Amino acid sequence: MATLKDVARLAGVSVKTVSNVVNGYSFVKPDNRRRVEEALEATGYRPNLGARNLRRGRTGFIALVLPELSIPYFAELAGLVITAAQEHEWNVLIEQTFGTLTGERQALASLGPHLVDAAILSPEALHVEDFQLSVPAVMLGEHAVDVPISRVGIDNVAAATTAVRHLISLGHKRIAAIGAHPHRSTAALRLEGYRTALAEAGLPFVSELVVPALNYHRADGAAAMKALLDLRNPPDAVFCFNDLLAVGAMRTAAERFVRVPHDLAVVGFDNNDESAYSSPSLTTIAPDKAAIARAAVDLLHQRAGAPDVTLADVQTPFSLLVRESTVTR
Amino acid sequence: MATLKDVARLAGVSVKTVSNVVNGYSFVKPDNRRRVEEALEATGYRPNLGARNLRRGRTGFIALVLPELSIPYFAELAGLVITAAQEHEWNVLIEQTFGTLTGERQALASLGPHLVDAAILSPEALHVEDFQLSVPAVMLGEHAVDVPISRVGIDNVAAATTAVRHLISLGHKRIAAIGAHPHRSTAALRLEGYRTALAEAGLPFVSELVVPALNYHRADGAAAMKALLDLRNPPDAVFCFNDLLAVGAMRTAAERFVRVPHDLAVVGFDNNDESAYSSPSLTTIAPDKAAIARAAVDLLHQRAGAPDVTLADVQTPFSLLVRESTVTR
DNA sequence: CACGGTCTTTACATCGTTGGAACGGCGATG
DNA sequence: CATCGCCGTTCCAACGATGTAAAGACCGTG
Repeated sequence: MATLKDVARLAGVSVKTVSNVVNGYSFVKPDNRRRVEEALEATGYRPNLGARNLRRGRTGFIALVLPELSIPYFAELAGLVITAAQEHEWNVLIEQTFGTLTGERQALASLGPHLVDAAILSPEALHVEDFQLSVPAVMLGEHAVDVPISRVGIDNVAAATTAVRHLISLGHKRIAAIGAHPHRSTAALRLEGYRTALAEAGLPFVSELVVPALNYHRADGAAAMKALLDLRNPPDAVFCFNDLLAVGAMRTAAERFVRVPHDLAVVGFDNNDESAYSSPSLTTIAPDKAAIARAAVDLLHQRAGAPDVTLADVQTPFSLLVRESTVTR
Repeated sequence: MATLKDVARLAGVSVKTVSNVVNGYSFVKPDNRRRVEEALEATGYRPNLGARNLRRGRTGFIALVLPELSIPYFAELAGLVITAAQEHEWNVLIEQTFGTLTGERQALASLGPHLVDAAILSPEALHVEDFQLSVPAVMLGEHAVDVPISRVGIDNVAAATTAVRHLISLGHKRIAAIGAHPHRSTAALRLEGYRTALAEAGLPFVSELVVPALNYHRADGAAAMKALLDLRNPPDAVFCFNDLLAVGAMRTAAERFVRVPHDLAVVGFDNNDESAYSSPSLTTIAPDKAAIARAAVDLLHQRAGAPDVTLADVQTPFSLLVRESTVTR
């Protein structure tokens, strides 16, 4: 692998002159510039990023900390973050926490200025005391109010309200919610939106209709739906806090010969790619994932240059996609 | 951020002695070792990986080149590769090619010893002439025979044969295939397996039953299925070259009120997480993805140490998961 | 022609780390 | 007691790049 030294020798100039050409420094004699460029071409020189960053005090990487790549929402988001980061010449390092506290602590511990310039976090179990980050960071989704970190995401309360209003507008009266969770702030906010919509319509809040989910995987949605269908008085609609829960719920419905949407309307949250292809296809809240990724990366780019203590809270748009799980075709 | 120098000053020893302690060098006086360890603790020292790797001539990264993270198979695989790489203290850099030749060329061009120690490739459109890699590499899936790169993956012919034999054993006679592709070698091999199974059973190879797919997304499967159902004599079973195609095909079947598996049996390939939760759930070929990830990383680890020109071809196990899309519950 | 100012190039130090040489101390050996 | 070898430590150089300062080239001016 060619280094600046090799190029310099070939071009007959000093190492620094080559460096100047590579970095677009203006004052290089045309003759030398030409020779250097030829030598660069001939050797196929590529800068050693490690060395460059060592000198510059940067690493060229940002971390993306998320629960698991096998969860479609995070996989899709990760792809978009990678694309957005490329525009700032950043490479993305993905750390999986598997949704555990230990996993998140490990991931955060491995982060530092020597490894990444900044971090994007999608924590699920983190507690306030864990936020001793040494690099600029943004959180996706929500977090407890008192954590001093910027945030990018949609308005979860409004989105959940929108989803439940949709069910109400279709005439449903007994609307369940799947995905309550003791420690997840997104869960709390979506639950709040659910309550808001019910209250608006004068519908009672029935606690047996709110089912917790420890993980947000398909299996959890399936289990929760079983519990709901076993009620003496089962719901006629269900709002799931993410699409995977909804897919699990619809699977259970199918197994029990409960027809969706005829006997049971289902709304999800996230708009995973697969949700458009299930049978029935899934009505869901669609956050603008590309906007989230871009906003997060741009915010970090701005902060990494000039550290700014102001906390940002970027609201990205969302929409409700009405599909077959709530409305018959 | 503390450096070796800071620790050394605090402990009252030379930088190199601290380095020796950090790297587990044996001959350090117990007294000094204790003082250094205390200083390490006090400063919260973490090695600067850039500097270390610069010195060691390694980067600490491997690249994972794949079409797109939003494709579940690759997302799941990426998660497993990250986990496997951690065992060798490697970080994973994910490059998306979006399945295009330009994308793949760009990804390969950005790879080099200065950035990564090795690379795992999942190419779709690459041609032989593009393989001018400067680091050890492994390919996942298949590749044209004459590319001099090691490979890890399942026996595609055998897996496809297994899938189609299953359909035949259920009594199906008119079995279609979705996913033929002019340039993808996996497609060619799966098609070969399809033909093998048909031939074994004395069934004719009917070319109108083999539908190409340019991408392997759900939409392509849906479109292909439409074409098949529009035939004068539609198939009674279909073997899809991946699960996404199968999901698309089942979606089309549902839209046309074709009952799966009663009117049409469907088999997929890859065993995506979602395939267990569709209605009906999808019978599919399940490659051992964890084994693929581990084998690929281990192979690279071995090669990165002592470059070895021998080409490896690691066969990983697979199994057929029979679910509702072929057998009524 | 000496001088000042602008361009152009170079030598050197530096980022944080590790490998290797060098060196001093110590006990064992002859 | 001189020598040897091992232990433990430090010093120095090096990885490949870039910032700084200073030196050299070149121009026009007085």
